Formats: sequence, C-alpha cells, structure tokens
Amino acid sequence: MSKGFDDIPFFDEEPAPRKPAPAAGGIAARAMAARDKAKRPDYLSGLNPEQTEAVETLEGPVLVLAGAGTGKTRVLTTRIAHILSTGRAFPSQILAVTFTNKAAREMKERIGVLVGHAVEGMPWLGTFHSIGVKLLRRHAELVGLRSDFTILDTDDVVRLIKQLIQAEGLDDKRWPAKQFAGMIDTWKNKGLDPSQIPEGDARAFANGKGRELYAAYQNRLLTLNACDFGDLLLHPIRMFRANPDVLREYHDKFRYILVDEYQDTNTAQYMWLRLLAQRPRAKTEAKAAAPGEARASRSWPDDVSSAPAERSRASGDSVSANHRAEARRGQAAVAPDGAPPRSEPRSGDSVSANRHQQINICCVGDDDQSIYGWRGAEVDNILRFEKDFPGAKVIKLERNYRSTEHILGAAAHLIAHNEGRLGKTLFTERTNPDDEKVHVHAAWDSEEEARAIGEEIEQLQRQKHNLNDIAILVRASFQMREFEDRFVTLGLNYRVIGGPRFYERLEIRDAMAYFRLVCQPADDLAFERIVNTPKRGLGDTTVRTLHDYARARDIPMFAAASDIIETDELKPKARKALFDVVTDFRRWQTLLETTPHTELAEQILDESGYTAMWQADKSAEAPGRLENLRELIRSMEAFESLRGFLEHVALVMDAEQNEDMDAVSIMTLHSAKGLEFDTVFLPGWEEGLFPHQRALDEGGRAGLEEERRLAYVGITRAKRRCHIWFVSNRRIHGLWQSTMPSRFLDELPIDHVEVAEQDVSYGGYGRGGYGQSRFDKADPFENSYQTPGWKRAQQHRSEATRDNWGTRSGHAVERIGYGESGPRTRMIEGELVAKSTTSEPSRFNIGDRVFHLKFGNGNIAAIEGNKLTIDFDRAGQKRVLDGFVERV
DNA sequence: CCTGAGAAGTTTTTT
DNA sequence: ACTTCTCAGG
Repeated sequence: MSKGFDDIPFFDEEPAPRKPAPAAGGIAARAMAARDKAKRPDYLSGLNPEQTEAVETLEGPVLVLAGAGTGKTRVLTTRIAHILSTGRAFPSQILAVTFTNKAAREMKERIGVLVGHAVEGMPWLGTFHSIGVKLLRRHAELVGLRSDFTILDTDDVVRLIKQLIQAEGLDDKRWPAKQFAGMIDTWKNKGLDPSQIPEGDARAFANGKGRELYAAYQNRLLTLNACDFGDLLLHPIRMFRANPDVLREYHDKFRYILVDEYQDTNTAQYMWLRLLAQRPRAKTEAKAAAPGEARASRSWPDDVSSAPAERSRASGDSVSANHRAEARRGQAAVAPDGAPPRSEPRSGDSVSANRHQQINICCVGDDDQSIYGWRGAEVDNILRFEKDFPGAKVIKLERNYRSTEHILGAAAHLIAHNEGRLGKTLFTERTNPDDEKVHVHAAWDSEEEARAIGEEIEQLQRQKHNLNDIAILVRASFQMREFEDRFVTLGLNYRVIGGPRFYERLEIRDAMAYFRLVCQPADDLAFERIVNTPKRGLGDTTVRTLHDYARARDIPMFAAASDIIETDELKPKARKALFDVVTDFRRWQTLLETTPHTELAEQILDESGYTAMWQADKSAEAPGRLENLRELIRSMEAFESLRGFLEHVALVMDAEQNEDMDAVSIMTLHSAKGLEFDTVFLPGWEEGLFPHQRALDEGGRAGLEEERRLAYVGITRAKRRCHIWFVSNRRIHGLWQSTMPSRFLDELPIDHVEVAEQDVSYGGYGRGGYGQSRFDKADPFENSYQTPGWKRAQQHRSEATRDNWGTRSGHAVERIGYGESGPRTRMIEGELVAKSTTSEPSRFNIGDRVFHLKFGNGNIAAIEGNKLTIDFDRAGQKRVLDGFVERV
C-alpha cells in the first residue's frame, strides 16, 4: 500500500547517528544512567514547578494552558529536548505541529540550542500544512494524485473556480469566484467533502449548484494533479481513513505528538490530529483491514473512542519498510546526550513491544488568545480536550515573565469579562513601584493620534530606547497608513509586518509560473498565466482553442500546444508564436538537469522576454518589479533546486525581513500574537473599529468575546509600557465619523490605568494656523466632548443602553469626560457610532457664523445634507460635518 | 492591443 | 474617499 515510501527523493529521514551505541546493559550505559539520575540536566534548571511538570509528564495526554508570557515555547522546546536526550524517541518519532512557519523555525532553532548539534533537525516538526505535504508526497497515489502534485495558492484557486463557473454557463459577476473560493475554504476547514456540505450552503451559491461546483472543483484539481491548501489537510485524513494499515505505520512511528497554539486548530486539523493521536481500540482494530472500516469511521469524531488505548496484540505483519529502516538505524543510534535510546527497538522483540507503545500527545494553548475563530478555529477543541483524552493531565502556566503587574492587571481585568473561559489568572512576582500604569489617551482624530504617538516614540528614542522594542498594534490595516505617513515625515524608521506578501506580487507570480511550467508541464494554470505574458499575439482566441483541444483529449494544455503546432488549426502567426513558446520551454526543461537553477531561472526570464517586458515598461513601478525579480533569483540561491524552491514558496509564501535595522514595528493585533515589546501602542480603541462592527454583526456575542481576546493579546504584548489611544473622529471609507470610545476601555481596572492628562509636549497639536486645539485648553478632554457631535453620540448611547449592566462603570476613563452617562449595557449591536449621515434638515443656514474646534471660526458657504462647506477665517474653505461645528 | 471610464470592494490572515 | 479591477471602445 505504501509503496514509494522509500524512493521519493524529496525528503530524507534523519541522517544516521554517528557514534556507536554502548552495548545495552554495558558498564558505560549504566554509568550514564546513574549520572542522569543524579544530576538534572541543564535544560531543566530554571523552569518553575508547573513548567517542569509540563516538560516531565511525558506519558499520557497533557494539556498545557499557557497564558501570555508564561514560557509556552520554552516548555514545548524543552519537552522535546527532554524526550530526545532521555532517549525516549528519535527525532523522527516526534511529531510537532505549529501553525506558522515562523513558529516552526523558532522551535527548530531553540531545540537546536538545547540539545546541541547531535540532532540534525526534526523531520516531522512543521506546520500542519507542510507535514500534510510530506505525507501526501509519500502516499499521493492513495488519494488519486501523483507525488509531484502542485500546490495552488489562493490566486490560482480563484482563477480556476472562475473558469469552472464560466464553464457551467453561469454569470461570473453574479457569482464571484472569490466568494466561492471562500466558501470552499470554510467547508474544508470543517473537513467537509462536497457530499457533506449542508444543504443550505449548497443552495446558497450559483442557483443551487454549490455542491456540484465544489465537486467539479475537486475533480479539476485531481486532473491538474494539484492541491489547494485545504487539501493538504483533507487528503491525509481521507488517506488515513481509507488505509488503516498506512495509519498504523504512523501510529507506530509517532510516539510523541506536540501541538502548539492548540486553541487555533480548526475542525479539519482536529480530525487529523485525532487520527494520528489515537490508536483504534482493540475491537476496532480486529476489523481494521475490512473494507467497511473506512466507511465506518466516517461519522467520526463522535463515534471514535476517546482513549488512546493500547493495542491488544502486535500484528507483526505490517512492520513497514520505513519502520524497519528506522529500527536498523536504531541499532547504531545514540541519543544526543550519549545515553542509549532506551525504548528504541533493538531487536525483533522490542519491535513488537513498541507496538504497544501509547502515543503521547501534548497540546499547548491559551483559550484567551483564540483570535482566529473567523477563519475556522474552534476554541472548543481546547475546551474539550479532557473529554477527548480521558485521564489527560491539565497543567496551567500562570506565572508571567513578561509584563509588569499593571499591564497584567489591566489585561486580566479586561479578559475576565469573557464567559466560557477555562479561567487562568496571570501573576508576576516582579513588582516595581516605578512601573508605569497602562496609559489611556484621547485624541481629536486619527491624524493627531499618529502625531502624538510619533512624538512619544521620539521621546523614547531620546531616552535611548531601541525602536525595535516599540510596536504599534492596530486592529485593521488601514490604520497603518496614517502612521507610515507620519513616520516618513518624521524620518522615523518603521517596518510594517504582514501586509502584501512578496510572493503574491504580480511579477513574482508570473516568474514563478514560468518556473512551475518548466518543472511541471502539466501545470495548466501556470501555462495560461504566462502563455501570453509578455504579449506574443496569443490572445483569447488562441488560448480558448488550446483549452478546448486539451479538454477534448484530456491532456494538459502544454501538451495540447505541442500537438497543435503540428496541425494547421491555428493561423500562421499564432502557430509560429506558439511554436516558439513550446520550443523555449522544451529547451529549458532539458536544461533543468544540467544548469544551476539560479542561472536557469535568469535565463528563462531573459529568453522569454519577461525581463525585457518590464524594462520597456515606463510606469513608475517597473523598476521596483525588476528589483523584485532580482531579489527572487537571489532568494533561490539558498535552495538546491528549482523544485525545492517552488515547494518552499508554495508553503511559506514569505520572505524574511531585514532584522538589522532599528525600527518601530507596525502590525495588526493578529500578527502580533506571540511577540513581545517593551513599549506597545494600541491606537484606535473606538466602538465600531475595536471591537470591530463587523465582528459584532456577524459574530454576535462570540464575536465580541473574540474582539476582547484580541484586546487582551494586544495588552499582553507589552513588557513595560502600554499606551492605549482612542480618537473622537475617524475617517472610515472616506467619511468622517464621530466615534465613541471602545467599551473595552470601560473594562480596564482603574487601579492599573492612568488617563493621560494634558501633556506639555502635546501643546503644539492643532496649532500651525488652525487656531485653537483642544490641547491648548486647561482641560484638554473636557471641551471636545461638548461638541454637538459628541452630545449626539452621548444621547444615542444613553438611549440605547440605559439599563441592566450593573457590574461597574468606566471609571478608568471617567475623567475623560463621559463617565456621567452611567453604567452601560453590554450591548452587542448598540448604536455604536453617531452616524454622521442623517437625512434630517440641517440645523444651520447658509451664512451662519460657526466655530469649529480645529479650524476656528468661519461662515457657512454651502449646505449639503449634514456636510457644510465653510469659509474659515484662518484655515480657508473646508468641508466639515455639521456635528463638528457650533453656532457662535 | 491599449487606455480610460465605471464598478465594486474596502477586518483580521496562514497555509 | 480611494484604490483596484474589469471591460468596452478606440
């Protein structure tokens, strides 16, 4: 069943260990064992009792609930080091899954540091997806693929779906491919085949053809010998269910399973994990080989036994080639610290003993940091761990090593407003009277917010703080721009983390399509992408002809092209052009084996005319694109072959950043998870933005709680200083809106919060010809809240909220001036923003003399709904919302 | 084939 | 309000 197991060249198992093993029971081994007993290994020192327990509880299921900053990664890596150095397993017998490549990389590095060089990497440490790819490359034929299948990214997927929608004769305007791609993704996150999707979902798209379309999509992928990201999880699941013998090999193989960020697992990942982590019960196993078995496990997870039970017998029949190979290596193996790998099979006898070995799963996570519900993560997975794995040991890590007590106190009080938590309380023993409280600041608008934060950062810079220790964490990426603009004018270094990816750029994707087609002539998506890029006179008509020709014969388009140029089906001009393309690719394909890949890549881009195309392009971005192409070639150097590079890009999609520069980090709260900074700025704490209106609309109470967890994540990123900001006016989609401070501000504990009073250094805001700013006044926070817009916001709120939330009111921000409105309800869909677009007749008349806080006095020149055009005495003509001016 | 007008969509993001 | 993409018409 698992043929091809050993002859796929892409991945090597661990290299053979170097040192010979001391004879079992020999003097040296006994001495070492004694030494191990007497002396705790270095890597265990410095762990607190809970961490130690999490590291040393190696048998049975373990759930580690690790609050923010409690040493989660340290526990994981130390646990692995412990398993390895006590010889309980080889690196290749440990399955360790993370969500991001970054986390996987970090873990590898840290394990390397702990155990030294003796461990040459861990072949099964990686993201769910990269491990999925590895499994699939080995067993591709079991799910109807070839092992050289391509991995499609979202862009490819959307284009493919668009083709399918058109092929169905549907209007691709009415039924956007992108939307359907999203639906498929959601289904796949839940582990659903086309046959399993809810009827409602199936009907919701394409005149009820949702299900057919999904099925057609899956078929097309198989024809293309391709996978989307979801398939990287689902195919292995299918494969394991249909082939219990293959699954058994992996049960035997993986003694220890570790999962990072368990709160982020979606249903598919959960299914995947349970398949690998739970051996079937003895009873089930007896009929495991029966064909019906795969079917029987369909309704899983509900009917699967929860206990990772031991097997009743060793069925010596299926020790795989791989397993034997591993056992062979075991003969000569030495664990990193020199101790013999005790439980490694050394004889036929211990091989069968091994078959009784239980699989030890350890999941690490924090329910309070679950912020990916919107993309299918199921917090529930972590909440029901004990049910899934009876007898599980649950260890809470609550001792925080990162933040001051004020920061922790603020975060804890905030998150306590969530229900349905497992309930942890972080604490720290480091208290220092000098520690700053969490600061809450108000600003007039987002521009001022950016300016003030910019100044504060310059202040820190003058105090010799590293910019690298400072971060601005925003809720939505559009907030970043204002900071970037400001920092550019200030000349302050910054780096934006996240954002558009290198490998998603047009020119990079084009170049990659060339490379893909060279390596993989059946890659139709790549073919279509570049067949006429640069322009070769192979327009729609030619491509359609090719497409039809290929479909009719069920061959790839490249093959169709090769055929069709032998016929006279095309016009001479197109035929010649196509002939050239085909000959080019054939030539490059032959060079693949002989020419160094970077050289070949360059050659491809040059000879295809792709480079020339951008050189001829006179647009502003052309030079940048050329630079990116050079960068692409450069980044290939680190890889052995074009194929290896393609694989890496498909999975990683990320190019690393320049870490050398001292710069402020700007990123979203989501991408900040797992990071820490001395000083953290959290701008934009306003209703509607944070919590985000859409999260509330679509997620209801759960949505609100997830937003609150996001706030929690934000605050807990800070080690020493945390500055929260909100503004009264923000431009959203071009419209200025008055905003209300976030309800999360009310949920901060007054004891740990300090509301910023007037700060001399802010005195300059709003001057520069605009007349008076709020900050020019004695109480900077008082007057802004007396504007009509503000008052209206107040009114809206008190109407909407007057009642029942007796818990507490927001004294934290009381001094800012809106505390008098009293307790608020915990409304989810309240009137959150004083809507500036009303259709009521204006309160103003043309010619009225008015005052605006920012622009000063002026006369109304025109009225358009609630928008006023005003000739200001000092600031000139401006359009403003009527909420922001007062008659004088 | 190129260009410009019009439409649509603007939470969070990995793989 | 702004950007980005699509498509129609030159």
